[in-house]
Amino acid sequence: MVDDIDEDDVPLVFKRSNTTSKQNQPTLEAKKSSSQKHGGQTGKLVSDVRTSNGQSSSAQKIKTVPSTKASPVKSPMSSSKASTLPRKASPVRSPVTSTVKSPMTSPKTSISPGKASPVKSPLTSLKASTSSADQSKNSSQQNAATVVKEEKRSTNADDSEDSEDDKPLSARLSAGLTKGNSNHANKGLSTSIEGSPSVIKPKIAKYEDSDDEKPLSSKFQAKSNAGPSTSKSYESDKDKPLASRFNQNGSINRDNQLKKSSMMSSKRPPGEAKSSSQSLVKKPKLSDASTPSYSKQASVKAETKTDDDDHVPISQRIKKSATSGSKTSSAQQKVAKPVSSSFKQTSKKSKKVIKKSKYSKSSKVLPSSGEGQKWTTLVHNGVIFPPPYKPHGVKMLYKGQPVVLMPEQEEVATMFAVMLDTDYMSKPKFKENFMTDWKKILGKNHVIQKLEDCDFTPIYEWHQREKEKKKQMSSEEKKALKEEKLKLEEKYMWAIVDGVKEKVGNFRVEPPGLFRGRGEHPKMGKLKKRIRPKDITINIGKAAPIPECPIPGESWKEIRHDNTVTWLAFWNDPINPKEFKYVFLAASSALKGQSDKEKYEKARLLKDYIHGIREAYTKNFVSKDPTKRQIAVATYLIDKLALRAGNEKDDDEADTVGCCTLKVENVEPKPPNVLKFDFLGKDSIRYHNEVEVEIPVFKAIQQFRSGKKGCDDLFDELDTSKLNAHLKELMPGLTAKVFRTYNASITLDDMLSKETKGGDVAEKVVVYQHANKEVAIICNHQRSVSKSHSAQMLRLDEKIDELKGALEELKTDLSRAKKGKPPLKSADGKPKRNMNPEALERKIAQTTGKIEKMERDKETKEDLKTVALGTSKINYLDPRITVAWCKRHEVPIEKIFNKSLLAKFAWSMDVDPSFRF
DNA sequence: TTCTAGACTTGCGTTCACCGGG
DNA sequence: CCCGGTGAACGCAAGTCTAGAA
Repeated sequence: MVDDIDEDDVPLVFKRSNTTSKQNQPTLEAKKSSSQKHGGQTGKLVSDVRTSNGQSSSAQKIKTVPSTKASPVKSPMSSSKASTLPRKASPVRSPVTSTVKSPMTSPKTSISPGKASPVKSPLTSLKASTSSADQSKNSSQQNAATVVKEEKRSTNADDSEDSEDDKPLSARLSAGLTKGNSNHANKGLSTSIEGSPSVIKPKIAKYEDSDDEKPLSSKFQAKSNAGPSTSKSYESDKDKPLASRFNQNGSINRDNQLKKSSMMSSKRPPGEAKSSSQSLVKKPKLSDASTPSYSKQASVKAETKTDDDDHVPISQRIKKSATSGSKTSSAQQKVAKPVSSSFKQTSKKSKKVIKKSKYSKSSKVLPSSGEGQKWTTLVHNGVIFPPPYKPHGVKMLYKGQPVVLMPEQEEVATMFAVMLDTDYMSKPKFKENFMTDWKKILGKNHVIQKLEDCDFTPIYEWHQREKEKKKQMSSEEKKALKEEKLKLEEKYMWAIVDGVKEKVGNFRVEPPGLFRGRGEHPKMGKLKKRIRPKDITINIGKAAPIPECPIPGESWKEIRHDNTVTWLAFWNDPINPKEFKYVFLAASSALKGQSDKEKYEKARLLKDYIHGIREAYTKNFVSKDPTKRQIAVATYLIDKLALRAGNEKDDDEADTVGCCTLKVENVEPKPPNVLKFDFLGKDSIRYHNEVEVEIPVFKAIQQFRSGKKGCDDLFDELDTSKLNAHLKELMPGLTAKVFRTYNASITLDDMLSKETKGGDVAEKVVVYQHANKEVAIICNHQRSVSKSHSAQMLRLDEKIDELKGALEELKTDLSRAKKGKPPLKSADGKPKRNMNPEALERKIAQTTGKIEKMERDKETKEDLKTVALGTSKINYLDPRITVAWCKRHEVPIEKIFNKSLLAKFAWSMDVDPSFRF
């Protein structure tokens, strides 16, 4: 399809200034400057909100509570990178936001032994690319060069970068426009944007050609002059998503109400797309791979069916399967294999096919194919229920006196007691809701009337003892328990969809408990009642046997045979009966994989339209039609800052917002052209960022705010359905969330291509993690700081100081040794062994290296303490970008994807090494 | 056109399992 | 052999978006 314009497409990366950019940027000033030219138009981020750590000031701390998580950050990257960029980088970055600061560090991770073994190399080889080594080297080198440049730009530049980035779209667009022409035309959508109808398409076409293909930045440059804003230096920016550029300041913090604080900066992305023609075309895989992914999977599964294996390490899986018995083996293997083989595939495939055994249906067409029809035959065993409540008989106290409770009453009291050490205890709403529901069970005349007079500690302590007991069990006992559980659940773990055995996602019915809403949820603490068979609707193939109800004497609510949906069962949410809880297939299933692939294809399609879309909304910033103006500005924010759409919410939900539901008080204009965003988004995660925007956007926001109160809607003419209806006119199937996927993936693709230089696998992994982090920042994916984070940092400091002390001592010894004197006694007065100067020098070098590594690790840890890398990897980054990059650079895919991801992305494993998003 | 039921994706926190170091 | 630290797996809350009814 498209031609390849790859280059173009590339990227724009948006970097958000801070983070990433920082890192890279170290040097970049030069570039910046260029970029800066643009000037202001774009939005750069102004401030950096994030503090270095990421926490933003305000927000920062708030969260404490929740976090319990043990391990805070992992440190992904590190060393290598560092190496590359001199450490300096770090310093630089740090300033701004923490996040950004240091790139990653810890090499170790990357290398990790574990999985690697099996597959690793294969990939590379497969790629065929050519001789690997050499090629890679070359490429790497090349990259390096490029990289360097970039870095420079970015570096500090955050701002500058940002600016460019900021400029982003608009700028780009404009530029593009100016250029005009591109050919592209691609698709022709018909769209007209609001006012300007058809415009888009045409434009698009044009851009694409030239511009699109190239990264924005490049485009810009070329054009640069063109638009006002635009011109700015896109270069750097372009690449990065707008967001990134913006971020600079941004710190995002989650505040969750109070607690969390995190700060990351925000970022936003702008990105552009590149088009790649190929992509469309995509070639199938190298080797045999040709088989469509799905088909593969299917086949695979059938044969091997490794499903289980998924869990198991790749290498092991195979064995296991063998060992394990029947079904598992068969089913499981499949999944796993793809992975392991990394790219080999061929062989596998063949094998798989062969086996298939009972289920195979390789042929099956993918689900989506049929209109609306998701499957033809569906067999499964229903769901499993949690065990009934076992009364413990421990008495809580009321006004100091033990109280006897009926089992149902005790059950609810225990739910509360178990949460005594959580933050929820400091939330009045939680206690109030709990008490209201508990009282219903206690009855009106129960002695227990007020929560304040209750003392749940006896139950809490009993629970702690039980936990401790469990922990103390011997490993054999634990293993036995586990096996017993597995035996019980096995039959529920699998479904057979069109003849293929697939894993079921969540076959366990949720146990009763107290609702743990995030943020200031009005329903927190309410009793989530026990779900019974009569609450559950089962969906299954007509020919399949109806699952037996696991609870004797009870029966399912309803049996359906609807093949236009993918759920196997559902029940109404006890907290909000209007909503449902579904049982779906696992992420590794073909059904999910297919829809995942479609999601990324749609995002890639946006690449071909993005120029025109940006151009159109830029034009509409000054539209006379207020609705059009709001749509234009909202689209700009979604594109540049990666904001979510923002559906309307009910009063009985936490008060969070997205783009369409932003309130006047959430966006503060700071002349001349900076917008300060501060609001709680999904999961009550704070989005706090200051961004430079184009003047028309700034003016439009000021106008939208005028005459309104702080709590009024900023976009009073808009809602998500209007916005999406408009987006659909621009590109088939386009919705607000596609921009997030697009910007995330294009950023990864761009950063990987620019920053992958030579180096060993560990260094390349660091590059990947760096890119991953950038995306996480753009999408504002945060995590709370682990409770033990500060203690861990202190411990690291101590170790570093200790090493430094040892280093000094070694140096003293060395100078004495050179003079032929014996070493001084150690601090504790003991004499030390007499070492020769060479040995001492070796030891000094060793210690120095250790210190440097620890410092890098520490920096990375601090840097990532509030950034969650997993969410973007699972949901926003097209796995084909990663797989192709691994093949091109001979990085074992297992270094990047864990077992779950390998299974989930089985459909992408045979991508051509030349694939670009 | 608006509202709402319905279906599915996204996302953070917790728990689990494992691993290397003392 | 215990233990802290960690990544993976799990759990479930909270979004997005569509389609059809009102």
